[in-house]
Amino acid sequence: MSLVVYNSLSRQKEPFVPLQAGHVGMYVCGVTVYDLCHVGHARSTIVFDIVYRWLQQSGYVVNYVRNFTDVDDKIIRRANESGISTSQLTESMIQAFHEDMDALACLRPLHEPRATLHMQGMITMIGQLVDKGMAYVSRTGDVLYSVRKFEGYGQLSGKRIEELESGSRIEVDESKEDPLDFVLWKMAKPGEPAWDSPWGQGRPGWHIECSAMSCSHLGETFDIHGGGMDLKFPHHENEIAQARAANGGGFARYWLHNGFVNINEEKMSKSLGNFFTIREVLKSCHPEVLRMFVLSTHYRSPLDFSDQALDVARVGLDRLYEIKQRIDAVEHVDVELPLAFVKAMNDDFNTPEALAAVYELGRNINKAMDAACPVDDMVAAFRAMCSLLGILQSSADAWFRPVDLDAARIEGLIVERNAARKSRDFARADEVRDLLAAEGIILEDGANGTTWKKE
RNA sequence: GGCAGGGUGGCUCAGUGGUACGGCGGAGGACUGCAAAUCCUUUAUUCGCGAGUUCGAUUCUCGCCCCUGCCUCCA
Repeated sequence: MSLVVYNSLSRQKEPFVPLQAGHVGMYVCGVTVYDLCHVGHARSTIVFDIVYRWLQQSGYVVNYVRNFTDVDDKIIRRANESGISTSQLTESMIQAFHEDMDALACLRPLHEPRATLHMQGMITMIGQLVDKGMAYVSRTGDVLYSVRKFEGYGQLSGKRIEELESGSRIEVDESKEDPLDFVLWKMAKPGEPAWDSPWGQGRPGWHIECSAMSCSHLGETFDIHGGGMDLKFPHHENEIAQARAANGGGFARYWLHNGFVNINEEKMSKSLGNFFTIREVLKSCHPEVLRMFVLSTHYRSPLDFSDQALDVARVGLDRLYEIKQRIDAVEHVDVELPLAFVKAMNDDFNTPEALAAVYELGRNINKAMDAACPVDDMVAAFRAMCSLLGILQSSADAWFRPVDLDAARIEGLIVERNAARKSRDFARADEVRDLLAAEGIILEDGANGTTWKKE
């Protein structure tokens, strides 16, 4: 049984066979660091975190690279508005990114290259494109890519050059030889961040950084390139055009794109203003809830964000944490992942299906424990699956019993109630339980005494 | 208009050429002093609509309707 992935390039699922046996090179487009990340960014990061984890689980040594775009018009504008330098802005946003994604249990990539630290690579690639006649210097001094000269342009996004042109409603930049051409190197205006280049002081265009940085870390041809659906065109299309033209051949072999997060069936985006930042959401919900929410839908499908959807994710986790609470004392043994789970993950990272396997095993654990049967193997598998998905990583205690509650008082009341129960004073016992229930505290009378949790 | 991806029970979310996974919710039951948690049973003659291929289609083909996204910066 082996991994099958949906390759946007071929628009179908393909067996995943890395270039070099046992090794995977994976590049994922990160974020432009001019603002805080929203739930859409969280989805993308979580999705590729799962890909990363699963590849490693499958025995691959993964060179995972994710960039930060830290030079860009929006960054310059935002920094100016805030009266800080662009590097101050990008530094603080990179830090915020790490805080948010760490909270969501996303593993850090092996490399997180920044555009501003890879100028030479980009300049070299642009030089190659100019030398090969694939790029030219415009009247305004910008270096532009000649899209028409690249055979196969549009393969990834399924667009034809003729259609692009006729459908183009944006104002045409007069300095371009062709409206389709895009900027490789942009001349700096006074006061803008700038780097020296053979074409004068300026900064790179958006697309070139990913071509240059991916190739520099992973080689000219590598296995996986990922990102949000919206990057397919033009960004990824342009990356392909640049890299293949410069390298004279290959580039990423498998293209993976995650679907959007929607609100009211509309894409969450900055421009629509209908976004929630991750930290905003995490104020009122546990990070694992957000992660669970993301994993509950296949990564290529649209994902509707709402309080209700988060609630569903939370309730699901409650169920799993109930199990975790029961199995805390069970010893750790080594065990293979259940077949159903492996099959699901191998089928283009089908996390909803994988979660179904988790629930099913959970039910079997409950059943076995109810019957006082051995559960070591099941528990080990359960733990392994959850850990791989990056859920159930808190203790059940922390999950159900927030530290801001006065545990001593609650437990005192429980003692009092149990005394009442023992003397069959159920009126008093229920009174205590109702008192706590009013505070959102649920009591559970189990075989081993009474436990409580916040609901 | 072009391209891409969708329309599955009250909600959500998988999936398959042989009448549909899981979660939430609902109903009934076991357990409990009563609950909670847990377990069991049950909850879609049916997978947008129509036609075709087939012994058989929700799954394949064609047409239609509807939704979303991309075509401009965007995870």
